[in-house]
Amino acid sequence: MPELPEVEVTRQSFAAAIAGARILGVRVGKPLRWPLGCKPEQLVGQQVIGVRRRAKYLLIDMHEGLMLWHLGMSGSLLFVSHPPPAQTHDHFDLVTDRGVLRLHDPRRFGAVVYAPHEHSAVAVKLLGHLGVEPLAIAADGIFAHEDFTSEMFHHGLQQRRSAIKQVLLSGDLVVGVGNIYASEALFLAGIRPTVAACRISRPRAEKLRQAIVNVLSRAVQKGGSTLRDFSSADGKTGYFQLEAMVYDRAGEACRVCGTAIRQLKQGQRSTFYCPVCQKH
DNA sequence: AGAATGACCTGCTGGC
DNA sequence: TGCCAGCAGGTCATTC
Repeated sequence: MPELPEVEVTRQSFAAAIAGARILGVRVGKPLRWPLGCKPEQLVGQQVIGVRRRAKYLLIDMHEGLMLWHLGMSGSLLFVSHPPPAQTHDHFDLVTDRGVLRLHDPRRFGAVVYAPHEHSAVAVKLLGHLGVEPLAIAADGIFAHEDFTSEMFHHGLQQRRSAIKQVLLSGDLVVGVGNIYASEALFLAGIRPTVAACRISRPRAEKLRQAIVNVLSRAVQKGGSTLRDFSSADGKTGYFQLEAMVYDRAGEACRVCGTAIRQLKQGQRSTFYCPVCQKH
């Protein structure tokens, strides 16, 4: 489910409410992608300091250590004071004195992992290779992150021979761009998803950088995309899917030129593009 | 190192 | 109506 916008919207929906909460216990359901990495007792009594986001991970800082929460493909969170009884796919509850943070994840590609600190082995394994953040999210608006520069992006693309769509998805240049927003950003930039990354000129790389910032920030503002079942931790669904230019629109008319949107497979993932608006 | 592939897991859809 | 192949928002490990 979640790409950067959905994870960020989820973070914003419960971060303030859980900050300062005391952890009372955990309830573990079926196994998730990785084991928790500590005994539940180690979390009990700890205080939550706050919730950050790095790429598609939510980092829940505690007085001692942190937890990395990932929503995988089908995960969503719920933070409420009185949760209903756990259902089939509710696989992790963090019980606090301010409410229960519950991970609902049918496919169980998600995870909740404890790390003693941000530079511990497990945190480095999961976060260490990640590229730059595309967005800087402030009280007065959403901007391009200062690390996501035209220079670094173009230079990074020059090193890669894979198709640009694959490079965006890999997350080792810029993070947070998943399968929906990769297709959308490439449409906005007028670039074919199949073009080798190293063949993209400096001006077109800059156009793509701006398209990524544009599409991700608009999606955050729209509450993310709800394709099947996404909702944030306070239960709200997203609306960005209504603005999708190409994603999941195979055969439909391009909203700009009317040509039928095409679909292809790259690395076993679907890609959508307009053959007229997007050039090699 | 970078690139390509398989693996993890469940639920839903579309075609026969 | 029923069954089954194929598909779904992610990313790590393995292999070359």
